[in-house]
Amino acid sequence: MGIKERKERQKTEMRESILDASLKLFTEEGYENVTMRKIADKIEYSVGTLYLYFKDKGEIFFELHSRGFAEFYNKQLSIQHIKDPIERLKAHGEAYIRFAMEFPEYYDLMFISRVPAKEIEKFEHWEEGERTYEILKLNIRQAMEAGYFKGVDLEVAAFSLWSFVHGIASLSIRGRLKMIPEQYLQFLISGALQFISKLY
Amino acid sequence: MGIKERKERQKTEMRESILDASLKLFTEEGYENVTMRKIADKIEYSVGTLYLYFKDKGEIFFELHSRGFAEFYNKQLSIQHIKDPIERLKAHGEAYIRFAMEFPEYYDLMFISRVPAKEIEKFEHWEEGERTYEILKLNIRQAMEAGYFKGVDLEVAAFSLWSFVHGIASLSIRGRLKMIPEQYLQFLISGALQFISKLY
Amino acid sequence: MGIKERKERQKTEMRESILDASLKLFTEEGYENVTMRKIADKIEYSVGTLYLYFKDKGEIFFELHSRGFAEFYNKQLSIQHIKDPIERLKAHGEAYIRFAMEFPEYYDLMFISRVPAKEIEKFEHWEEGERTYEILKLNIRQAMEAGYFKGVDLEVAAFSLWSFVHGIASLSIRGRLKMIPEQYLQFLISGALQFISKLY
Amino acid sequence: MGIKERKERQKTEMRESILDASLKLFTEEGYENVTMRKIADKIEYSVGTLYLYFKDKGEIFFELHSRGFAEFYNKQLSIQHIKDPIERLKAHGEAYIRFAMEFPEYYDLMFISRVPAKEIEKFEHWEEGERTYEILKLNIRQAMEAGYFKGVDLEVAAFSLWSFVHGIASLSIRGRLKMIPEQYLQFLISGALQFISKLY
DNA sequence: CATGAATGAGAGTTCATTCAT
DNA sequence: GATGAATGAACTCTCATTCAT
Repeated sequence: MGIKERKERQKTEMRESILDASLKLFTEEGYENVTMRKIADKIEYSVGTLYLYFKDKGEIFFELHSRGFAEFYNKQLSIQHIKDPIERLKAHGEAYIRFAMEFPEYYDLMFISRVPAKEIEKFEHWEEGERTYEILKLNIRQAMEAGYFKGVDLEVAAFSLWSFVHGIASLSIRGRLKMIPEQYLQFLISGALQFISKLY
Repeated sequence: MGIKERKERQKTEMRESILDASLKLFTEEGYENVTMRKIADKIEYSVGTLYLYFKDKGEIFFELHSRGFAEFYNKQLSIQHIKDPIERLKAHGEAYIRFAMEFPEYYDLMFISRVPAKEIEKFEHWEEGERTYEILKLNIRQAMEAGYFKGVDLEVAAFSLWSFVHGIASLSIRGRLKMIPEQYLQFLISGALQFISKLY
Repeated sequence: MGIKERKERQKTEMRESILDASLKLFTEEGYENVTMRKIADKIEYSVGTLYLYFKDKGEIFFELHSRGFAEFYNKQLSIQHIKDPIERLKAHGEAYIRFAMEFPEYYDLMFISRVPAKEIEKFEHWEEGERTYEILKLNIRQAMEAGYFKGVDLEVAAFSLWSFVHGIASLSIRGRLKMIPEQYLQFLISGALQFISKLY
Repeated sequence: MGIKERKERQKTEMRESILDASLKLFTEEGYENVTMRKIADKIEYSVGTLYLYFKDKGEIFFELHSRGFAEFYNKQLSIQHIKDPIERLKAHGEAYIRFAMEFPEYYDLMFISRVPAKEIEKFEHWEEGERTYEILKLNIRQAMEAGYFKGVDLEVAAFSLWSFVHGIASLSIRGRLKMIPEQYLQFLISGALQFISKLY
């Protein structure tokens, strides 16, 4: 039995290592420039080996997608301990942006990249997406109960806040803010987060 | 003389038809998945024919990009006659979203799609992009002069508003709102635009 | 009748103009870089027009070939008036080299380029080649009769002299002497011609 | 261990087989008419396979070129043991011609074929060419020291002899002597070599 | 389990040639 | 007679995927 488990574990480790390499390559060179050969080179295995752990390139892509959501979910949870609903909401937005900046390729994969039609069925994984969206709504609802967001529809507020942070993240990740110097961009982003918090 | 003109027109029509087909494909499949062959197939011509009208694949991409910005700029101008700065600003946001919904292909190309590194140099055409951004800032400045946006940095306000509408547009175009019924999405969007206008 | 003749003449002029343009292009850009489009552009006619005057690209190539031989033959004749057989022979060699240097592309076409298998039948035009070779032999024979080339076979002598000048011409034309400075090459060539004349 | 070696050997054999096929094609059809597809067809492998063994078409061409020069250099060395400088010089000429006749493909590639401009930079390998030329000059110099070639410039003599043998080789290889019966050609060539030796 | 050799399909691009006008 | 639009076949090169070893 121990053998079985060790094999299991080794299998998992290999998958992890492949996924890590892929993610790095996605980040360094962009999705379309990642080839199976490059991934194999990075982990110093042969190309064929990749196919022992993943059905095809799409599965790697998809697995990363899932891992992205898991990571994302954790990031969100990490601010849920904050008591004050408004503070929590602010932290929520910051965490969102931070995730996007730290893992731009995850973010890209999860919220920007065109999802191949054939993959879309598997999107039970949006479950994971929605789970996170539920947290946002929970936070807003609690802020409402604390007297904020007067006269605003919950769904509208959630949608608005999500759009807002996603706008910032996606403009940045897809290079539409390249002309803004790094320093100043930081200022703009925190300015924007503060600005939006006036809505609460 | 009529002959010359007819030929001219036919040439133009052909270019249009190629651009149309390409735009659709770009949207459906993403830049990197659009091949010259697919474009040719779509218009039912041979591949070589494309090269009679465009120097290479990049030129098609680039032309579409330019047209998108031109169209976009016009849409923005069309609301500049509105006197009241706040009304104008609201109309501005609506026009932005409307453009994205009416021409999702253009919008995608202009603000979402990953631009191949080698094409990026030509992006003097971001001039066109910036020209539009200037309009936004002008509108905000005039609103400020009319007493709105108290204590807010102009650049921060502009960046925020842009991020906000871009967030809505890009989530929608890239299918992250598919689970929301069309009707309700309309409600959410106008709700969001109204919500944000509280910031003014 | 005059009409017929004029048309004939115009047809000839057009062919000439195409051949001229082609030869220039061959020289400027090398055989493999000459396209029908470039020829057409050079004479400022459309591509299709070329096919009204020549069956295909090969025919242009072949016609140039023939013109080359004609030109070549003339060059040879031009020194036949020299009385002294040895002087004539020297002049012959010089004329040969001069032709090659003046019309490297003709020379290339005639004596170096790979002759497409399918064209080889048409090589009645080697008649023209052989006609020239006959002149060489005639000159040698007369030198022999004047007491030179003692104990040498006529055919061997002719073959040797031809090989010699062809060697110089072809090494130069195909760029195998690029490392030799122009000036010094001139010196070498005339030196070589003088050197060889010791054999007479 | 034996496995490793066998694989090594197979890899080498494959390269050889590709080079062989390419060499034949270069000779039959000329550099510009040799396509990767034709090479692949000849060895009955897919096109992609070629790229497992060679970076690109140029590398195949270049490798052949180098091999040709290596072979050539060896052939030259093999007569350097001859003591008598005149005998050695004669043998040199014969060896040159023999190389050309035995390996017309190599000879063509090395001394006749039009070299694509972009490849020409790599021609540090003309080092190998020049190394051979130095041997020729050495032989002539020693003949001079032994009292031959009175009053002749060394460079001129070397250039002349090279031109002479190259003339013979290239006329033959490029089919300009097709009308001469094989037997008689042999006679002409040895006759010519003897004839030229009168110059010594 | 891992490999490396091989492939087929497909990418962008060029060009000689044809043909309706 | 001349055109310009169109084509089909060819080019070099890349890559995800398979499979015998």
